[in-house]
Amino acid sequence: MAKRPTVYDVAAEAGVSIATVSFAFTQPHRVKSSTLDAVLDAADRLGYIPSASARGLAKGRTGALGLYAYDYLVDASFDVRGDNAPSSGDDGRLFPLYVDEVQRGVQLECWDRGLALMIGGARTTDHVRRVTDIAGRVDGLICFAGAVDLAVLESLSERIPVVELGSAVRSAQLRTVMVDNRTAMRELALHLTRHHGLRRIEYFGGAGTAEFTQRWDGFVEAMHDAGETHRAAWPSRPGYAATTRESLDEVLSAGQHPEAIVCSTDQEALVVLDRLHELGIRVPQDIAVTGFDGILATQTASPALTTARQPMEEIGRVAVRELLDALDGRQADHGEPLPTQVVIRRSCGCGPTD
Amino acid sequence: MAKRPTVYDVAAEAGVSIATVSFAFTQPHRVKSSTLDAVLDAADRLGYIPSASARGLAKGRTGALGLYAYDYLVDASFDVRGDNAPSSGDDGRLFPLYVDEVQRGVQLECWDRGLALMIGGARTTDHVRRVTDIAGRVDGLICFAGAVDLAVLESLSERIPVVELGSAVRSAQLRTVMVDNRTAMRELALHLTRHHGLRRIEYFGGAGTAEFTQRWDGFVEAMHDAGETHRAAWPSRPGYAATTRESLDEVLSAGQHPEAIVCSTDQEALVVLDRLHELGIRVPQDIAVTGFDGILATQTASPALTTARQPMEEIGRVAVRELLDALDGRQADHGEPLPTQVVIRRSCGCGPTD
DNA sequence: TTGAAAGCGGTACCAT
DNA sequence: ATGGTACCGCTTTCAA
Repeated sequence: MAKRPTVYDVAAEAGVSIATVSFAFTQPHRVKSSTLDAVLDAADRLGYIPSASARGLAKGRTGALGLYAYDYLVDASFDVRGDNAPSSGDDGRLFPLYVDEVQRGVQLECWDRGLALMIGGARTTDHVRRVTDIAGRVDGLICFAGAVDLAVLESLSERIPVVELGSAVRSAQLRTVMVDNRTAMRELALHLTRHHGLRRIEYFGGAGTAEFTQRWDGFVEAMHDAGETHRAAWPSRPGYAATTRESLDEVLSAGQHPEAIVCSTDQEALVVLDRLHELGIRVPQDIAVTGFDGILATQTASPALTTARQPMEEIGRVAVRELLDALDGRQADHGEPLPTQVVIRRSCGCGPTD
Repeated sequence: MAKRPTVYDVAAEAGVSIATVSFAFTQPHRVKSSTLDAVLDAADRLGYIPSASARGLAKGRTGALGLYAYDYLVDASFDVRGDNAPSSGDDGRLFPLYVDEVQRGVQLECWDRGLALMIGGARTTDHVRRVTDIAGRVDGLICFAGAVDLAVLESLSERIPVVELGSAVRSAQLRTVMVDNRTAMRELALHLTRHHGLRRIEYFGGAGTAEFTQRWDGFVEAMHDAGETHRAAWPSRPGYAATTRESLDEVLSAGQHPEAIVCSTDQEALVVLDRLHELGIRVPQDIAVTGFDGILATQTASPALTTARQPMEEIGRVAVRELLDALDGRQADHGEPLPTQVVIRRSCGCGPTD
């Protein structure tokens, strides 16, 4: 690998100064066209690749945004599919989860705007070091709520704009792309109580972040509206199928089956679907099931899963725009949270039940 | 946004020289532990974020790899799903295509190795400028075959290692992660001719890159083995559903239906499935259909699509390792191409036909 | 174990 | 329209 040519090499080759080379690339119109050609030619001949490091150092901006992601897919074995699943030849993976779809939105928006995207992450460890590393590489950072300690993000946000993807403003220092989780979960549960007249409903999920708290709140509200005083949520975590399965088994072994199981995420709902199928319990005839997020797999699950869809790609795109606003010194317009949308399919009891 | 603290600020705060600060971060063991603490403390207090630009410039390495991707999903309207598709509430997207799954492999491998990943791309235009920009930001570049002109890649590869993902070594200067497309397509077609005894088979697809040439070759070989002299491929491009649909309509209007349609990609096969469904032509009873790639959607398509699966995540991971080898000065071991695997499902006529 | 100082490859201001 | 030249923040000898 030959040494990379620098502005100096190009300047020498073209017989001009390095300042002119720089101009030629950054403000072509300010350079005499014959000079411009000479420089561009020389650069081409030499295979000149501008160093982003040098440029970034000099300008104080890198021209790249960062996304700190993490892997929801904790269980390596996690693999849910429809009933017409293949019998062989497929590996454990899978379909895009929430993070994947949001990431796609970020990516597309960056590309559309000519920005480079730095994607960082770690499987489980060392989040602080890794996110700081990424922060040092970019002009602005997008981060999923829950991936990194709030204190760390706040510290970073003192130096570069940070956008958090969540459902509540956790800190005035951060910009937040919000999604209304409560309303959708409430409507989802109301659909069960009103449209289907169900009452004995169990909720599966935790309350780690604001999203989950909101979902739980929405559920509780709906139950209250239906005149039910609801006890508590069954412990269950997306990405840890065992937690979901254990709660399910416990629920089922407690005498009378519930009429419905409301899950805090699609990922958990799919596990429930899978387990119920194993046990020969029919969905929705015996038990209705609902999810949350609207990931792709819910469309093709069997039965198709009733859920609430988050506008995932849009979340990503909005996050990029927020960052750009911040970099341009525009105020955050803490507007309405992005809406989620209830998606009625079959697992709640709607539509033909085969 | 306050100015970012630098090594100078940290040095002053800790009462040491900038060299010591640098050492504290890069070679902690070479610094007296009390000094180390002082520096780390100061850095923490100040919210110090090391500048990757400065570091990259000084070291001559950025510590990041680049992936130049592009969007196969040309048709905005492209949206194929199983028959138990939802009736509402879903947007046009989608499921991970070949590129998405490979990208995931790249991403995971980078994370596992503590590398940052720069993802670049453009929707349609300006590929040369964009890929060069990315190249200037990273230590090595991964590129999908077909995304960028070979000459450009060769030029870049004179300065940084470049790995191309394809199915043939197009240039000795590039490292290539190869996948054997020919064999799998041949076996797929042989399955149709031998197991199902089919003869009148039409091939849909182009021959833009080596992958596609190989697939076509594999198909032709199989037909030859079956004693059939095959005419030609019907024009069809993944991402341009109209091309596929037009060819299909033409094929169908030409009197006797073919017994099978072999497509060069899953994306096209899904379009074929969709169109045949519209026309009331049953798959596989009336016409068998096969795809290629093994993207997720083939599992849940209706009927489940018989196809050949590329080890997509592995392709991405291997590419990263290749790059690392190159950066460490290790020779390329141009080994065996990664194997593809035939996946027999229902669209060829195997299994229950509902 | 720590410090001084010379780069790394650009940018941008100030001259010419 | 171009050239000269201080930086930008960090790494890395070489000395102390």
